[in-house]
Amino acid sequence: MARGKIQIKKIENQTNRQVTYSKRRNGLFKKANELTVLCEATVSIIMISGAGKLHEFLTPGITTKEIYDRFQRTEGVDVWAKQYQKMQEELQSYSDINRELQKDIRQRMGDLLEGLSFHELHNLEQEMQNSVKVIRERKYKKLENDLNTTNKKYRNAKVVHRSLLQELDLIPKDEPHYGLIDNGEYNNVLGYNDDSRILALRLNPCQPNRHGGAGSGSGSCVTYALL
Amino acid sequence: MARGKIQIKKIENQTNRQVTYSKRRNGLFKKANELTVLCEATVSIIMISGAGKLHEFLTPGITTKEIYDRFQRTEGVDVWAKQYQKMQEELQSYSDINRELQKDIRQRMGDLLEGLSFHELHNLEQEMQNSVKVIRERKYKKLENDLNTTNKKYRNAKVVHRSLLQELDLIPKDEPHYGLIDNGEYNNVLGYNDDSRILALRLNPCQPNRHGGAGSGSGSCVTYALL
DNA sequence: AACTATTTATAAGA
DNA sequence: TTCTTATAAATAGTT
Repeated sequence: MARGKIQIKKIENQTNRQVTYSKRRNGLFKKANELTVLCEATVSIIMISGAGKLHEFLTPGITTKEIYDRFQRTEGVDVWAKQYQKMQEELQSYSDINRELQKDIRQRMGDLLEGLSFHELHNLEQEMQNSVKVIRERKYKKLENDLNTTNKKYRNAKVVHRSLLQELDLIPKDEPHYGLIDNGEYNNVLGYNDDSRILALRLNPCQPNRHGGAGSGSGSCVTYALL
Repeated sequence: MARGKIQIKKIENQTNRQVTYSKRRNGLFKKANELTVLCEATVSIIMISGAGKLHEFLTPGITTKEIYDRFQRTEGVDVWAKQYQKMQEELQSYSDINRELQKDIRQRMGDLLEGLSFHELHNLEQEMQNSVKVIRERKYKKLENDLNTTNKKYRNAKVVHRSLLQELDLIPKDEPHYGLIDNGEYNNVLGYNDDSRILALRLNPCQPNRHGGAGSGSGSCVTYALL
């Protein structure tokens, strides 16, 4: 409209766009105000810039709520119905996704296998076989880490305890006597009261399903030896 | 603004006012639309004429409710019904469940194991181990069923074929000669072109990655018969 | 609704 | 952001 005609399409230059937005917003609001005065109309303008900033024009002597209430009354339930419908659809799609995810999980738990072909069952088994391997490795790694941590704590406590006793002159300097601490500590770390489950693992590493599980076999032997 | 400047004050002539309202309303909406396009802004205009007629402009791709919601949030006005809030919360909860399910699946795939304790890892491994067993059993069951079905079809075809040939007097009544049909049918049922994968299963049930070089037609027949 | 003289808005540059 | 100004666009009054 000045110094050259422009195409009505998005202004790519960020700064320019900002400036134009600001100028034209003022222009729009001025026009709206004139209309209000000249024709005794009621006008509400709400604008949100690309940057998310909000601007509003409102005919004096009225509230935004009033004009929207009026709008609602005139247009009927339709506007809100549209909105609710949109949300309902969104909700439905989430629900569908959830159902699929649940199904996937149940299949991974050995349930709902009726619909699967031999091929699909085979792939699922293979995939889970591999995952079990990863999980087992992680498990042993975790056990090792936990033990290292505990050993450090244990050695630390031992030193403290020892020097404490020595300070009190209750024992000779080189007598060992901390058996009770051991059991308590280890059970804590493992989170087990029942050692048999752990032992079962070690004694039957090749149970129903035998795997090459890299490092897991030897790892378990070494680990339990440390216990 | 044309043919003479006008004062910005109420136009007393009723007809004139009406005309001006109509013209300027169009101008305003046009400007609003340009602003929408040029600056990617979101604009909502609601106008009510002196005669009580309602007109609306809205940036495409948004609902009046959405822009008004946004306005409300920014301005801190609270007008909306409980239901809307309820739906939002519902949506959120679905979204949360969704995320948890995804996480569960990824852990079952050996991913995202970082946060799990030794105990949790151990349980997960055991659970999956059991599931794999179920899946494997189902797989073999499925294979067996598929084979039974095929065998029936095969025997049926054999009978049909045989009586057809007999009707045409092309062969003696008791000579066997249907070798070619076998391979074709079996491969179809299994959905495999590569026999080695099936053989590997039988020969190495605990080492999925080892493949034998077998692949001859006769070899596959023996394998399938045993399964 | 169309026309058009004029006012107003504004794009580009400072 | 604000100002300037040449030019595009809007529109008041008319037909």
